Amino acid sequence: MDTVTIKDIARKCGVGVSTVSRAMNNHPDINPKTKEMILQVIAESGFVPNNSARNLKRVDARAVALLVKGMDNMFFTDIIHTIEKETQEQKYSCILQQVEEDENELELALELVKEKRLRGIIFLGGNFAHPEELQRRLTVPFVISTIGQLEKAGGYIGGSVSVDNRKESFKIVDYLCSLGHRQIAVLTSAEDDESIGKLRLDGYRQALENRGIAFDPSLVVYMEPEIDRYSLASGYRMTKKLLEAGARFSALYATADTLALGACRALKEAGVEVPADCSVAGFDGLDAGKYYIPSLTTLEQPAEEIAEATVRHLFQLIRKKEKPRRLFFEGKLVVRESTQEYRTRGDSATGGNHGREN
Amino acid sequence: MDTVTIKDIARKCGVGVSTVSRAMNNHPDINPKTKEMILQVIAESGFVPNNSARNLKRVDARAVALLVKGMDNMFFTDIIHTIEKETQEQKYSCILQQVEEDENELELALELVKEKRLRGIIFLGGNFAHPEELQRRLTVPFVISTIGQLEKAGGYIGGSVSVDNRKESFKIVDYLCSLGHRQIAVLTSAEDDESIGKLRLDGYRQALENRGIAFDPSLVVYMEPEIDRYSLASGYRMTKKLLEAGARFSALYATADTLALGACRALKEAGVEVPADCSVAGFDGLDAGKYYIPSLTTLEQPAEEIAEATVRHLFQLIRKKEKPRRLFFEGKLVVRESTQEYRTRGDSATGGNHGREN
DNA sequence: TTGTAGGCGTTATCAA
DNA sequence: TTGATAACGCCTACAA
Repeated sequence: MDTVTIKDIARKCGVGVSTVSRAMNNHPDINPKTKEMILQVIAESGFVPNNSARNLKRVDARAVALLVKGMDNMFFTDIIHTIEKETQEQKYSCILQQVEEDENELELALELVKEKRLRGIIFLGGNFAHPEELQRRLTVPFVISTIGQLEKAGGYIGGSVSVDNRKESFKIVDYLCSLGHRQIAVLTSAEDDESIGKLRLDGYRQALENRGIAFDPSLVVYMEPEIDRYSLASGYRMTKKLLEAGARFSALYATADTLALGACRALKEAGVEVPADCSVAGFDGLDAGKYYIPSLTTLEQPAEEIAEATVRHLFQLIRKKEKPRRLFFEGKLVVRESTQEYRTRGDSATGGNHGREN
Repeated sequence: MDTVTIKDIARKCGVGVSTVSRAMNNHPDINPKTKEMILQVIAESGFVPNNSARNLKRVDARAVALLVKGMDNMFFTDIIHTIEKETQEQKYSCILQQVEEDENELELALELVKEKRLRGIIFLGGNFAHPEELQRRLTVPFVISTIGQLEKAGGYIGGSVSVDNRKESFKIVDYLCSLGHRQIAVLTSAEDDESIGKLRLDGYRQALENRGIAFDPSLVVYMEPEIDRYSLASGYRMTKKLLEAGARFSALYATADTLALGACRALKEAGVEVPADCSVAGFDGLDAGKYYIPSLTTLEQPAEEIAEATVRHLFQLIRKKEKPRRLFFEGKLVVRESTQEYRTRGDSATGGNHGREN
């Protein structure tokens, strides 16, 4: 009585199990009347077919999975929605799976492909640092979204779609420089990050160098592993740390909008006005930055385009229409209220001071 | 060559399948040497056991599922993390499942229970308006987190953990009244919402009534179905609408912090200073509100407590230590920068406008 | 300690 | 149009 199966239904209907199966799966060769009758009984008895059993038999699932590491990253929400939508449009179902921070997304993908007979995978978040040999075990095509090129590992066997993080990072830091800022603090990911965080920091360094500004390690705040994430709280904490260390800077570049928003609060509490005393710029182009006060200057990633291209590319791969490629999209510098031209100290309208005397 | 199974491994190792199974599942009765050898071969060949087949046999999974409707709701992120953590602590695994807005969470739960042999379910988000009869089909215990009591439907068969939304809503609106505000606009969920949105709006009405203030329908903005969500963008849009309709109010109550944050931006763009010209209060106690400028006065839900209690209650039910109950937690009025005493127009102390125009 | 065989709940193949 | 029956890949008695 606990687990009602297809057999129970068959018995109750006085038909064979295959007929019940046909009724459930909209098979053509079944008498409409029998079908109706069976469906009726199913509805009444509350029978729910067992998906494990189904998957076991099924060969073709017309499904792909979207594996997301760091689902709470606000930057992903739009991307996830778009990917789901685009996948539906291809008449495929999209299985969304959260990947824990310490979980191996590749292993999970391997399991999932077998379990659900998937035809493709999209990876979002994390840095996907897996040896090529292991990547090859994935028997279905995959695309990595918004992660950006990897340095250390051999790269991906699958496709990838993202902005050129180094270049875009260069762009926004160069913009800050163009405003006259020369002491630009930066909030970045953990020091051992080899992926996005590193690329964006590289872009920062290159931009400084390009302008003939020396790199000052004391202006760099790295996330602390196990403590910080791309969150407002971390941006706040990291900026506090910077301030407490007595760093002096006229602009702050946060490698993510979330960090930038947290930074603004920390600055305000230290009596530093944004942008009068300190310009703040982020990266990503989150909605939140648009509505924040002051609204945030940022490097906007074309999230929707990236998501669409990700799905498009994946289906090209599934249909064997092309080989895995690396697609790059242009980001867009969006200047809003949080940045302004550099002014020397007494020059500032409100005359606030930041960075205490050492 | 495509799908390698346990049989292939057995053959390759020259042993029976049960021996391979034993090796994989840490069974005691197996020769350590054989085990090691088998594991070696498995690693080399990249064999991944099929979970569908496993689940099919499995009886006891020591797993529960967390079904979340509206995963991008920022209020849920902490709750999700806590629930996952607490579940692990019970030595259970927690399967996180996204539920689409138009998807039926109960049906999904029914499927999942069969598919994965779950022992319990936690529902987060949505309004869970399912007839009692269908709820009874769920053969495992379930708890509804943060949703609050339902009016229309018979209620839940499972447990529930939340704040008393009506009461807490009353609390914060009463606070606004206590500051002298009498024209309090409100941003709330869709007009036909029968769950949280309605309860919070009820609280608003009761608070006004209690203070002898007439309810003014022109000060209420409902979300538009299919367009609005609990997002900054919606808060912005709804407030714009209010402003364009020429509504007059000295305070604005948003039934969610996200809406409140978007509202602040809309007010600013209309030249209305917060809190000088208009006080703004939210609901939830999001981190974002804390870091926002001005920081947001809100009714903070004890998210962590609620999450912990949810898990605790679920396991009480699983272990049959108690019957499903409705647990309520007290919210906390957190007064921050976005609210201040009512002043008539020319009265404002700060009067001037700092920051730039628009 | 190991191997064989049966079954988990479906779907697909084949006769009928 | 239907109904047996053989897989699907794994686990687990039970026998060896």
